[in-house]
Parts: sequence; structure tokens; C-alpha cells
Amino acid sequence: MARDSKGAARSGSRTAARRTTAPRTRNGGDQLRQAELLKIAADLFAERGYVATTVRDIADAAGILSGSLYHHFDSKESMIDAILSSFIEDTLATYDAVLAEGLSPRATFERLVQVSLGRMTTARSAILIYQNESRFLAEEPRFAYLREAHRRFERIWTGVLERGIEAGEFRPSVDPKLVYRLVRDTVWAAPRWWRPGGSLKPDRITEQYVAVLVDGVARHD
Amino acid sequence: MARDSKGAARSGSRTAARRTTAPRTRNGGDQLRQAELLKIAADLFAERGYVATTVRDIADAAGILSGSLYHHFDSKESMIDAILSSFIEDTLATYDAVLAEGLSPRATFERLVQVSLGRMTTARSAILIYQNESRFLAEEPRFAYLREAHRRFERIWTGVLERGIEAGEFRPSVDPKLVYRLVRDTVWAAPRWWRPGGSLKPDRITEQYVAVLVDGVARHD
DNA sequence: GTCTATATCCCGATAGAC
DNA sequence: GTCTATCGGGATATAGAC
Repeated sequence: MARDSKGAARSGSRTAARRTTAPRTRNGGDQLRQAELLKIAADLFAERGYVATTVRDIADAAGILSGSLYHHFDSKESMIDAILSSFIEDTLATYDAVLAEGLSPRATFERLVQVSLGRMTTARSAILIYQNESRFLAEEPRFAYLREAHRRFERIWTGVLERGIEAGEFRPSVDPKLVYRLVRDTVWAAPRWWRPGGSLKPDRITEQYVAVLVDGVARHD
Repeated sequence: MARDSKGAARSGSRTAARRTTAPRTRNGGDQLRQAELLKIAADLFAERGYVATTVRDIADAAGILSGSLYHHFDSKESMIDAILSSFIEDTLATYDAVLAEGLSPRATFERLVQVSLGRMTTARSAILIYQNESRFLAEEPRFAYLREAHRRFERIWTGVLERGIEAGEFRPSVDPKLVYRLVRDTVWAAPRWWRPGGSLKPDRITEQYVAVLVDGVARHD
């Protein structure tokens, strides 16, 4: 990152949005331990912010010393890279699965809102990191895949909106690009205030959000 | 901040959400120069993130040396404090003015969306900073006024929603707290992708956002 | 796979001359 | 009001022993 550039080793090449190699780790060995460390790092990055989290913080939370982290990862940057790219990969796969269900545009739209909010329970920290950091990271060559992912997300959502307008389910005055931004900002912002374990369930949020986004707050009778 | 604590002098006392004193500056003198420096700092904080922006960055952009900044401000923290508290003060004043117009709940709701999006043009950097940093800052005693401000924002929006339900303008099934969060996250997120000077005007965004939030994307005929 | 020890650098902030 | 010079600390990352 520009905010974190000491000249860390830039490792392997990659495709645009989906990696064909695993360029982020240093040893080929214990995938399980790496996943554990990434979870610890993700929680800290989400809670304190990426720049404000030190490698010592991560090592402390993992019960090891900071130097030992570098046996598993090239750099702090490689850690957030691994967190974000796997979040994006999983989310795109989830969206693809929704599209493959072959539902109506309106039902597809509702399902997309639902599964996006559902990611809160499975990838809360990653969403927070994606929300807080990707705007800064995306400017760097290493994180160009974030821009490509943004484009893919946009195409998926605007595609559904366009098909809904064509099918007569959505108002013709809907601007797919602007409405996409509204919906995206809405669903990805939820982990900022929602916390797991509370009495507020994601299903309740989904119900309210779908109701407003599809039918608005106004009465229509 | 926890991420930035070197024990900078904590200056004057304050009320919860509105300051009675001006505790953030070091010299009583040139208010104009201070405002200039704050604008420079705000733009950098917004663009790069608060933690990643150094006092040297700010001084460079202002054409002075970093030590000279401390003639105007106690600390870097005092700068973001000044930026955020004046943003909140102005925004609350704007909201109060809308409420004082005495419009119907629905019209008031639409006006609140409009003026919130309008803040993009007058306080874009401050909104970005508020969005990106206040979740971390609010935990510290110095920034307790952020939590109080959150509560006031929430009361304003949920109040309008409740009155709209009572008046029969809004659906009774609307959950004011959840819908408030949806709307808030939506309007404050817009400066992340909107840029001044482009062909996309705030009025166009307002039109689309109001349409979706009030009537949804679905056709109702 | 982790630790000891450290290199190298840059951070926020200060003191005092001009 | 700005500059010169610098303090003290903490940041990422590395080398090599165990």
C-alpha cells in the first residue's frame, strides 16, 4: 500500500478477479495454521482498522512473536490480500449460485439482498475490511482485482434490475446504476452496527430491507 | 485515539454534542489560517485515511514544515476533532431547519434525504472521515460526542418515520430503527463514489434515492 | 514453527532560534 | 508564524539460533 510501502516482496502473478496461484503465503505447509492466523488478523483489521493494526497485535493475539508471523506470510499486506481475495471469490460464487436458481428478476433481487446480508454471519470481518479499506487499496496495482470485482458486482446487480424493468416488475424510471449503489452501500454497511449473538437476527433485517427496497416506506393502498 | 496515543494535551471541557468552548486549537489568533489548514487536513484524511495521513503530509500540502503545524493545533487528533465536531454541528443545524419547516412526515423524510445528500457538495471530506473513522474514534472519551450525535441523528430520523406511520403515510410494518439505519448508511455512503464536477448531479441522486426509499423499485399499478 | 535480536525507517511531537 | 534540529518511540521486516 501507499500507506505501508517498505518494498515488501511482490509475489506471483494473478488473474483479474480470481487467482490461479496462491501468491500470498510464504510456506507451502500448514494451511490450517494460516487460516487460523488469517482469522485473527481479519478480526483485528476489522475492529481497529488495517493501518492501525500492527503485526505485533496480530502476533500477540495468536500467542506468538511478531517475527514468527513471517514464517507464514510475506508481509502484513499479504494478509489483507488473502482475506479480501477469498471474501470476493466466495461472494461471487454465492451470487452466481443465486443467478443459477433461475428465479424471476424480483425474486432474484430479493435473494441477492438476502445472501448479501447473510454474509454478515459468515464473513463479518471481511465485509468490514472490504468496506473500510478497499477504497484505498484498490489504487495499488497489487489490488487491481478489487476494481475488477467491483465491476462484476455491479454487472450482476444492474443486470437483475434491467431484466426486472424489461419484465415489467420494476419501474421503468429506475436507474440501475444508481439503485445498485444504494443497495450495495446498504447491505455492506450492515456489519458496522450488527453484531452476532444479539437478538436482532439477519432474517429480520432482510425482511425490512427487502420491504423498503422493493416497496418503499410509503403505503400503497 | 488508541491507535495514536502519545498523550497529547487534552484541552478544555465540552458539552455532549455541541461545544461551548473551542478546545482544539493552540493559538487564539488566525482563525482563517486554521480553517485553511483544517480543509487541507480534511481532504487528506478523507483521501488516504486518518491513520495513514502523517502530519508531514499535511504540512507538505500546506507548504510549511510539520513542526509549524503545532503552532496552530495541539495534535493531529485535535485536527480531526475540529473537523468532525463542526461537521456534526452543521448537519444537526441543517436537520433542525428541515424539521422547522413543518412539512408532512413524508415531505420531511424526502427533505432529510435531500439535505443529507446535499452535504456531499459542502462537506464531502468530512462525511468520508465521519464514515471511515468515527466507528473507531467514538470509543475514546474525547470523542464521546460522536456517540451522542449518533443518538440525535437516530431520534430525528426515527421520529419522522414514526409520525409518518401514525399519519398513515408510511406502512405500519416499517421498523423505524432498522429503516433509519438503511437510509443513513445509504446517504452517507454516497461520497465514496460521487465526485464533484462530474456529470452526475446530486439532484439526480436525490431523485432516484427518494423514489426507491419511498416507493421501492417495484411497479405499483 | 517459534524465538532472540536487531536493522532500518518513519512517526508525532517539542524546544528554541529567527 | 515558520524553520532548524531532534527526541523518543514504535513500525515492518530480516537473519540466524533452536
